[in-house]
Amino acid sequence: MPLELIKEVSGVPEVQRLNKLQKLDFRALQPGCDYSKKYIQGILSLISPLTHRGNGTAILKIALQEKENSNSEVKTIYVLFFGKLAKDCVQVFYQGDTIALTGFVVLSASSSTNRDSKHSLFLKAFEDFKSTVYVFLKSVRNFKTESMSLVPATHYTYTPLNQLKGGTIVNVYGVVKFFKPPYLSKGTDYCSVVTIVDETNVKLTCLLFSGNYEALPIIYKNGDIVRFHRLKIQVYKKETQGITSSGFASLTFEGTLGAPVIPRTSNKYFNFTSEDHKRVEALRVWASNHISPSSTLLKLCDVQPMQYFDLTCQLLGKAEVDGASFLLKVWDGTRTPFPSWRVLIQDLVLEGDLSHIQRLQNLTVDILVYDNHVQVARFLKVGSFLRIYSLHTKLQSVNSESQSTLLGLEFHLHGGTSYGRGIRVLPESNSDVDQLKKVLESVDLTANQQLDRICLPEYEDSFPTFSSSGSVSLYEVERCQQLSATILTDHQYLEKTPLCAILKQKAPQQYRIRAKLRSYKPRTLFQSLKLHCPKCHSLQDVPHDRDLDIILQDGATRTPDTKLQNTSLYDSEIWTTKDQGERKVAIHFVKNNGVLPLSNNCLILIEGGTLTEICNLSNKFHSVIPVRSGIEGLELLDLSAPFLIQRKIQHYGCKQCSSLRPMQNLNSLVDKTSWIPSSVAEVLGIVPLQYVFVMTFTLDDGTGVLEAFLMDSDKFFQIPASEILISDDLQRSMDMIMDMFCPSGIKIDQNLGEHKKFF
DNA sequence: GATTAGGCTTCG
Repeated sequence: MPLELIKEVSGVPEVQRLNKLQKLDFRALQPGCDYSKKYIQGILSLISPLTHRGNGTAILKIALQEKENSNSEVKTIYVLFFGKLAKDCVQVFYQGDTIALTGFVVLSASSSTNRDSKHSLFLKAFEDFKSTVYVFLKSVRNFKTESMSLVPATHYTYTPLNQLKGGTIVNVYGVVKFFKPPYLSKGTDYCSVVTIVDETNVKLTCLLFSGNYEALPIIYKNGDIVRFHRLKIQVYKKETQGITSSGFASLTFEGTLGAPVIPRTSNKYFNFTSEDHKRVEALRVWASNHISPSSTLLKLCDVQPMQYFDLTCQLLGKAEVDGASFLLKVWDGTRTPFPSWRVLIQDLVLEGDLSHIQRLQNLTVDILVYDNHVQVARFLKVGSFLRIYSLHTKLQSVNSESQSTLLGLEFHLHGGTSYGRGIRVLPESNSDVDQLKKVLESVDLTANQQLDRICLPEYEDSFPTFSSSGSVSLYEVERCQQLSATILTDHQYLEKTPLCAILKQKAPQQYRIRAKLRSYKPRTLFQSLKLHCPKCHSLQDVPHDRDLDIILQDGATRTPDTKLQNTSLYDSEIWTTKDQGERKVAIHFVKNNGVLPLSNNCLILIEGGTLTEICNLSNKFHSVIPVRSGIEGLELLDLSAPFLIQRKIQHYGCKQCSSLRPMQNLNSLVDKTSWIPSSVAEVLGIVPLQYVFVMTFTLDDGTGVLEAFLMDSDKFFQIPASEILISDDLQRSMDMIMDMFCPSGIKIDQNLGEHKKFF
């Protein structure tokens, strides 16, 4: 066999034949010797493109480097492969591969004048010479075969997702767009729902069943690439779907560009050729240009007070709470922006190293998992690495007996499997686990304890206190008015300065203070939210919906110009409203390379729509730009109106700093499916405004009173200013945060007649 | 051999 792919376990080749041969150092090679029972081994450092001789014989030239620990003077040799062997090798060789070679001929100990190749050797290999090449597959934990011949036993064909027909059994490749990790169905099997997409931009939802958990695809995150064999295609409710059929098998690959192509499967035998390798790489390239990277994977330090996200963590402790809920104590080495709630349990039932958990203090969080996830949680091993999908956070304010409030961040994995809710154990070989381990090892516990002493002494004193009731509740942690309630993670190097000292000194200076928040202004959220220009630093109010509707109507009084419809950039449609004076609304669907993308990737330009219509359309389409018919072409409205609306978020531009360019410039965006606001703004000549919270805090530390002007562009206690208008939950969280800083019931400087709460 | 689920957040 001229070319073999072989498994490498801890660097030991697993091929009998190779073990029988004698391994040679590069320096031992010389012309004229018989190398049929000897082999050399090295790392592929260079692969030249395949060339052909005059008579048509293919030639492949590679450079091979000896492992660094070798004492050999000759570090690099060159190998020339001829004929079929050259063609086969070029299919499987990848730079960095380790290969072994036997049955070759040493051409010359080159005495070239070239200094670099003074000691270089050329070897010649071709099939007729009984040359054999062994390619060591990198990191092949998942390969169960002893060795694989390049000659495929079966040739598989793969059907593009836009060519599927009901009633057929097919093989497919795809990028995972959505998945539910395997869970026990109500029948006899495990179930996993996986939605994939390929270059045809067609999606396919697959229902995968197996009595064997391991037999279902080993998907860790969206963007992974899967290969399904023997998938049955059927039609359900007019939608094409895939379902496991007899003999179903799958391979899963990491979707990251450049990552090693290692198939994940529990199958002992499977077919994997260089064609598969290329297919995976092609899908990776396509996905990197057409699918926005999954953003649901978060670190604990980045979680918002109200959201769903995926968490990669290590399990530190677990406890049965009751039949319907189960407690998991986990960490990921980072600190949440708010202290985690603490679930009360009887101390006897906690499995895990309690003293270790205590040492980690606020680096651990408590997660309650419910219903169907309880049975999974019961079998989890303390110390294992987990990914918890669609974990829900909720900020809760708790009134303790002394009427003071505190905030706790709750973590829930609700019952059911919608949105892929579930838990999956990650193997140690997972690259995300690898990264996590490094973070966990580098956590400085001494610093952590100091931080807790400074900021949260109440946690240290009361942790852990378990009630004997066994019911779920929060630690009754009292917010002591004399102690800081927030976590300071930055500026630790600054000494604390009393306000009276600051008042005597000249600005600008940096200080660290500790003071009570006596009051804050403005008193309503809408007044505190502003639009800020990063260029001219102007601040302006966010237009009210009422005014915006008028601006939109005024901006598009002209009737849509039919001459400006259906261009190379977009397809157009005119809608006429009923009972509204036959108002005409023109919608222009922007194409991607001449093809209309799916609605969730599609940008539409709208002429004459109302705010409500635009908001409704922004739910269905990726982005909406309000426009009007101009003389040269479609143009943006006055910048009093948003220049882009995405998921109900209105993006504004600065009137002073922008100089508008024609809509046709959208053509210069290469990828017309991702519509990043800053990129859209750039091509349209707009300087985008950012949403900011602007507030004045009146601070008092007993030595003086200081007015502090706060402007936060991105995240005020993890709450993004740009999203607060579209989320009732975030507004509630903001309410709680402000109420904790400055409890409304006991405000000292409460204005007379001011009964409104903050929001 | 059929069933499971058929993505589309809980309400603790």
